[in-house]
Amino acid sequence: MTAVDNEHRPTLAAVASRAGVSASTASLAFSGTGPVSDATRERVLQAARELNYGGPDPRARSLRRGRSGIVGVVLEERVRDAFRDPIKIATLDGISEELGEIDAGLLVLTEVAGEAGGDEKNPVTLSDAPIDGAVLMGCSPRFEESIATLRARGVPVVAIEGNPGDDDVVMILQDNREATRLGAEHLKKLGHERVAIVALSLDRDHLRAPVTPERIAAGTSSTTLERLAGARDVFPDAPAYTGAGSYVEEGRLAALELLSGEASSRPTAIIAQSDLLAAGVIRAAEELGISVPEQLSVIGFDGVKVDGLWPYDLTTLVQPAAEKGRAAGRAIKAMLGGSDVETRLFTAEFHEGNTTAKPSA
Amino acid sequence: MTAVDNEHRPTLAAVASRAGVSASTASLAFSGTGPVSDATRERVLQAARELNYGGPDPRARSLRRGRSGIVGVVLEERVRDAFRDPIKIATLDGISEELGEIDAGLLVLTEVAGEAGGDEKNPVTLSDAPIDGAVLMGCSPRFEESIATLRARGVPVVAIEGNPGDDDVVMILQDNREATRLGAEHLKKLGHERVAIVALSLDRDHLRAPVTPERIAAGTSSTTLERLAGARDVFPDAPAYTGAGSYVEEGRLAALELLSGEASSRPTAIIAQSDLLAAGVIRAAEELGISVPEQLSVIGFDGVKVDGLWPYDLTTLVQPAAEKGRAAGRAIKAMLGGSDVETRLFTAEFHEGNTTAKPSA
DNA sequence: TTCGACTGTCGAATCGATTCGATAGCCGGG
DNA sequence: CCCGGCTATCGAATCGATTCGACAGTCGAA
Repeated sequence: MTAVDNEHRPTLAAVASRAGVSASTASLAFSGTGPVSDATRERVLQAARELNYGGPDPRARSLRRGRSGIVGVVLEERVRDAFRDPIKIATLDGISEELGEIDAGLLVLTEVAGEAGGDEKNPVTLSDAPIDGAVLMGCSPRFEESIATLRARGVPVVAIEGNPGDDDVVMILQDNREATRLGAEHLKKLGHERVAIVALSLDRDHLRAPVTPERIAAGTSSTTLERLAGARDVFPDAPAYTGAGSYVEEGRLAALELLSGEASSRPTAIIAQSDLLAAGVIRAAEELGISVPEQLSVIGFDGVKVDGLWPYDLTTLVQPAAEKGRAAGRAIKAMLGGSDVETRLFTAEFHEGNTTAKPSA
Repeated sequence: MTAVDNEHRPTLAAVASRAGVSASTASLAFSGTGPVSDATRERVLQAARELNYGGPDPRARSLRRGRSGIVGVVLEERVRDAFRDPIKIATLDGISEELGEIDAGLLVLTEVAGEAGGDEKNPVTLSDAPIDGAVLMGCSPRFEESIATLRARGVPVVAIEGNPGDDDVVMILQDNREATRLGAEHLKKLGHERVAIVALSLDRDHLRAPVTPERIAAGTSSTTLERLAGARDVFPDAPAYTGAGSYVEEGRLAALELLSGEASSRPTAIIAQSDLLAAGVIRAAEELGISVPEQLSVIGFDGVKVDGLWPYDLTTLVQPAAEKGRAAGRAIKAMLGGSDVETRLFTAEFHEGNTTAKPSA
């Protein structure tokens, strides 16, 4: 197809002059604000049609209005990886739903994009994008600088699952530790003693490896650390193994490691830090001929219904992901409206499915 | 946290005057273009720091430059649904990768968002967003009008998997029919005769139901129709059943219907229109005690590796999703650069895994 | 008939930066 | 010593719309 001719495209002024009115009147005719006679409006629209005018330029409009109608969503990973996580998607959906009400668009920014920095002709990075607000999903320490810039520019910032402590930013938090502890206590009450943990990544390295005190000390993912702490609040000596991401396959691989021993020393329950990991644990058990929940109890985290897990109904901690997204969206809206907003802590709810039971005697 | 004060935020002019230089010089100091003495630049940056100036306003910049550095991606469904499709995500990743090189941001627009139209204070819709280009993912007939507006405004438009025929738009197409036919022929060569089809949705109604000639006539999803036609090129009488979306669970439900008959009349092979559906078919077979591929061959479409499908290696038609996304991104870039771009047809590659075999005698 | 209230339209300022062409100062070579 | 060439800086125009205040003209009421 032919490239478009960007040179002489009609402007509002051109339309106005063709319609025989002033630019101000033409503007009113388009925006619908203010009093314009029907006859005039029609004449303006007619002129616009004749000139093939596509409506007011959003760039000019946003400059004048001081609002672009766009909210940035910042991901830590590249699109492909971020969107494999159903929790992120649900959260994003919540944000989108809430912001859709004010017809705001979502600008997806990846933390890495800014670094690529090739030609740098049209830099749209966190600190340099026409956004009215920003939502950081799983904010990493590296954001500090960008956050400062955004605040200097007056852009409201909300962080989901960030490291608490950033005082300048509204946070949407999850009771990861308490919730996991709740799940662990359920297992304890059932009588489990040998419990293992399949954990999410501790940092950006995405290692498949046993968790050691050193790795914990060096860990940067607060979500992982908090859930780990919650499980060990109840089972202090529970061995843990990290997967290279929140995927079914990773859960399977980790579980194969953890379940490799003799039946007598093997864990009778596994706490997985996400539902996808838990699904993988179940697959591994099936594969090893270990029945769930009779010989192995499995508990997850998230409460996303894992596609294709039937007939299992995973025991898990249901986190209100969409609601968290909506809360983030509402927070942005409120701050745009000039209100103050406070950090919120969300609570996960325990769901008992059919993947946990008493350990076999 | 306290809402931000949008009233008196410093501007470039303020910084300039504090640094004792003109606005033009200050601009040069920030953009790095043009000759500025080190001393001056430092003075400007210092003044900016003192005033807590967060850099040039992107809105003003984009007006002046005529570019916003943002490309819109239009989805037909709401975020949650669109992002459950691994193909869409891979494509999006490709777009993002390619556009990341010019540091362009991705603005996610949903077709439905515009309709909500509540307060309409900050409308950011397809036809009214500060975008330099637009990618339509699975464009529906309803886009027609918006496309016209975009073209009038000079915004390059690329459609992925759209209905061919839109002459005004660069298309990224897939050889759905030919590819499916290839897969079907593979089955035929193996000796299969009783073949059934698990199809994607025919239209926006997302019905779980057998495919009838009437439904085909009323169908609007060209992808589904093309793949269906491809399968029936080889097996004209193959019964088909649509799932309510491209999900494992839907594939499972559809397959349960199709496999419910006597072993002697039951299909010996199933052609699924997506890998997720195929995964569901396999689950259904497992559940019914039908072994794959010995008693049932299964073939998919997409070539995404379905998480948790192990140990199966699905026979499928691998579509170059990420590459298609990159092509879309490159097309946008080229059109922004003023070049002409042509519609491209992508070819899926047949991958023989371990889910197809000769029918048992 | 006259005075306000109201309506429709217009001019001009404004949003905040970028950029082109002009200018002033500076240096070294002829 | 003078002038061409270069560098750093500045003024002013520009991007394209929105919006406020002003201004005619119309109508109804007193």
